[in-house]
Amino acid sequence: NMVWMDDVDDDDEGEEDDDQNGGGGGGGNERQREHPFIVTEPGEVARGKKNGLDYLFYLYEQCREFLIQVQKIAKERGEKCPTKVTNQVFRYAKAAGANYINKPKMRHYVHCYALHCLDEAASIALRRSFKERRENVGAWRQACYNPVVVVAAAYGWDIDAVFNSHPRLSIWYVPTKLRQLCHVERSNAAAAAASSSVTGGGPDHLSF
Amino acid sequence: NMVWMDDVDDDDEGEEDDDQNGGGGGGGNERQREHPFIVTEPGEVARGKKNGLDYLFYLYEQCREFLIQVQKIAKERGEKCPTKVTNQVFRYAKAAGANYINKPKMRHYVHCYALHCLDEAASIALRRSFKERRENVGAWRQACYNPVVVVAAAYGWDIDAVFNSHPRLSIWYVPTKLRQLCHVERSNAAAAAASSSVTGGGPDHLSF
DNA sequence: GTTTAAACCAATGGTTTCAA
DNA sequence: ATTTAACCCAATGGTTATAA
Repeated sequence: NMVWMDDVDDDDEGEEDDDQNGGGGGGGNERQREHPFIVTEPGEVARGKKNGLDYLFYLYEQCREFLIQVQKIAKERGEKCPTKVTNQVFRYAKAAGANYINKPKMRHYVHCYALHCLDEAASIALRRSFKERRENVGAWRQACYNPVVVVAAAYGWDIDAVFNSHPRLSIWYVPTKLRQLCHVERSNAAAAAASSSVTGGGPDHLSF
Repeated sequence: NMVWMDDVDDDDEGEEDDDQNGGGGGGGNERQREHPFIVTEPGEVARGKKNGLDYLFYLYEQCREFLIQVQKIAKERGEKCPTKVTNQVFRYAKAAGANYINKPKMRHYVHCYALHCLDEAASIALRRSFKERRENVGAWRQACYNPVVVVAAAYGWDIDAVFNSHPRLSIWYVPTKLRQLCHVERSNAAAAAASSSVTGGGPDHLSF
């Protein structure tokens, strides 16, 4: 179904003179860490020793494929079948040679991937805006929280329902911070509604 | 919705002269363990220091109500919301005074409750039969496995699908042994099918 | 012996620390 | 600023060993 890049390295071809991200175990056998992410627009190739956000989101798709593999094996063996990306899936990914996938990284950016899934237009706009302003990845990551909360508002701030509504997102645990933000926002909205019903109309009245 | 027995003790009124299961902290403060289960038919009152199977199944309903409470509280607080009867639910039950509920016991009889949910007629027939033969609870419990596997056969031996198909059952983890039995049975069926296709007709032919 | 339930265990989700 | 192995932690699902 999906096209798979063959082995350890799936970086785009770069233009820098020194060794690229790619190459696997070829010459130097020296690559130790992934290149840092930079804020890129969709389709944009990250130059230099950097990775773009398309690559980040692709890692989530890869994890999904690994989960599907793990599920298939579990069903064959009649064992318990995970519904989420668990430690077991991360271990499987490592064993399959995907050393560039690890739990802390994937958990770190889950809410960014969520925005990408839930509101692609908003996600793209945010990427363009932060790229233009030359913001770093950390700033972009922080900025991804609120748009997801806005999406959640339409679900009564039930962030679990939001995640479950999307098949590619439902396999990821809801990050604690995102859950807390939704809770706070719901409380605020409830307080605002109560206050307006005191100062003005009740729930059945227009207050202007 | 459901009628709740008021406090710690929900035993039926007994006829024995010595102290009954019930009474809570009344006089002796001496009750340490639940009375053992005996095989009873539906509606039958267990005499003596025994509990009947209606009571066993009622404990599962109680756990479900405790789960619903825990879920309600979690949603209010914006915390993670369990979908199954977890350690947290057992702890909540204890804290709510239901000392007679504990994890090992509930896990021990899950497949018996499953049969009760999935095929009440078969469950009742089995209870009557084992009561008649004066079998002990352990023997009845063992005998509950196979009828559940038979139900699972109709779901391609996918026991998770079986549990999930029933709202009261879906909140319980599938016991490992039951999962293994279904796996073995599926393998046997597959082997039989393969063998019959060698000796006789293929899947599209009648082999008799 | 049978049955109950406390106690235990490895592995989990989640996070922090720290080196590169 | 960013990555990620390593670590820690409480709490989990699951089971065993014990007690009654």
